[in-house]
Amino acid sequence: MASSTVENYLKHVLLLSAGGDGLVSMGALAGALAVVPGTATTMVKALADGGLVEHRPRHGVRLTAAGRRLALGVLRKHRLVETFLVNVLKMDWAAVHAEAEQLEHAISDDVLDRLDALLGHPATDPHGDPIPSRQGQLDSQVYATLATCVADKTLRVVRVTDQSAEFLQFVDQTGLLPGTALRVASRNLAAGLVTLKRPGARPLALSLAAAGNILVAPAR
Amino acid sequence: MASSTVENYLKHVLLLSAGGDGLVSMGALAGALAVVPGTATTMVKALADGGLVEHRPRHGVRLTAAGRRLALGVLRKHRLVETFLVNVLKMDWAAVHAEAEQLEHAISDDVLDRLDALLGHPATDPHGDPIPSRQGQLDSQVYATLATCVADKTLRVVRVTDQSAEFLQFVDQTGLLPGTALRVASRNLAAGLVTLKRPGARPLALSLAAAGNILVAPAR
DNA sequence: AGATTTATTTTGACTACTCAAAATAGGCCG
DNA sequence: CGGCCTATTTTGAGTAGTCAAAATAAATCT
Ligand SMILES: [Mn+2]
Ligand SMILES: [Mn+2]
Ligand SMILES: [Mn+2]
Ligand SMILES: [Mn+2]
Repeated sequence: MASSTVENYLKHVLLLSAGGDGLVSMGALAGALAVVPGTATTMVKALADGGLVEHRPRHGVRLTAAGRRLALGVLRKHRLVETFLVNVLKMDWAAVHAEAEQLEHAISDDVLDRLDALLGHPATDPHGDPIPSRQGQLDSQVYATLATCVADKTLRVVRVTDQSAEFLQFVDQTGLLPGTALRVASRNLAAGLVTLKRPGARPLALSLAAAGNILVAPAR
Repeated sequence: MASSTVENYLKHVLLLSAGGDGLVSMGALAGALAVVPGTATTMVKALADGGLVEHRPRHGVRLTAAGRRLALGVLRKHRLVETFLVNVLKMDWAAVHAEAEQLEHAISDDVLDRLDALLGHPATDPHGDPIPSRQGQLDSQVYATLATCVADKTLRVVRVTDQSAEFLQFVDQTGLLPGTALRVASRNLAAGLVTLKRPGARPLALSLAAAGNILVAPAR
């Protein structure tokens, strides 16, 4: 049985290798796990011994097939737990990430399957993050962000990347939850500002940095 | 934050001090936690340093007020989680103990309160074990067992002590779940046998040892 | 190319928890 | 009381995970 520590390392390697060339730097990994770089190095060597990652010294880490399978399992637990906490227990969507961080290591596969059924086999969690399938398929569709999308076309929010409670609170307050329809009214690169229009709501201004954390797709 | 290990030690001291003079022997504690006695001694000394137990060397351990408060919190989580798993996720009541053993350490107080509300503030878990209140009140009512109760009076099962999957499976199969009405038809001390009658069901024989794990009260 | 900056790895040390096996203290029995 | 049996404690050692700080390699900049 993999320890919580091992599960967290693998999950973060998976998350960090999403963009980029698939090789995760030690610095990034250590940062994500809130440990000093030396600790990450030591741990990664142990994981490599266990056949869960491939370590290219001085360059980075990458998951092996076994490591990826495990990481996807943890991610599935994390996101299904978040969905349960929001949909069934009605928790604040900004609080569930911290909860799921613990619960993802304590839930059995049996309980997971039952939660999945109870929730109606959701495809995404409350933040729009895709939930890996039972077989380990992860939707990797690339979306535009409010910082990069076309202007003046009607779009809908599909996902909010940035797990921080403050940002999620802000998104909730201003009503930019996944599913919301909107369009980019204007974008000022120099000022780093994006202005949004939503039907029946007042215009909203957003920094480019913030806008980059909100993924959108053409309104269906 | 108390580690899972600490929480398990405290919970088992609480459980083991239920009967007896309140002083739990190292042997009993070590056995319950599946560690060697020396490990329990070491750990208990650490807990005593932390003010969670009182250690009378060579005699036993007892919870302090702080330790008891913590232990009751863990027990509450354990039993509410079991209730959730059975009532909401429809899991087999023989399987939930092992699940709850992990989840009791991963659930926050906020999630716990919401589960409690979702379940309608139950007083007992699926096995009839009393759930400590939010304020730390634990019902300590003493019940008769099928091995000790009066014969030929109608009773109802209130609780099944013995967490083992095999025994719980047996109880489930033979329909002796908490709530069931029955009476002791005969009891043969020499043979160590108890015979039960239930309305509309065939008589059932049980060893005295097994009967001792089924608690009953007068039918209301 | 040589020097400097920066990321990574190594080393030594620490905490929490555990076991095996030897030492010891209590309780009990004659 | 004195000896024996048994539970408990002590001692020495090991695993998993972590940090601080020194050593090293890679990348970048004259
Ligand atoms: Mn986690
Ligand atoms: Mn999420
Ligand atoms: Mn436990
Ligand atoms: Mn129970």
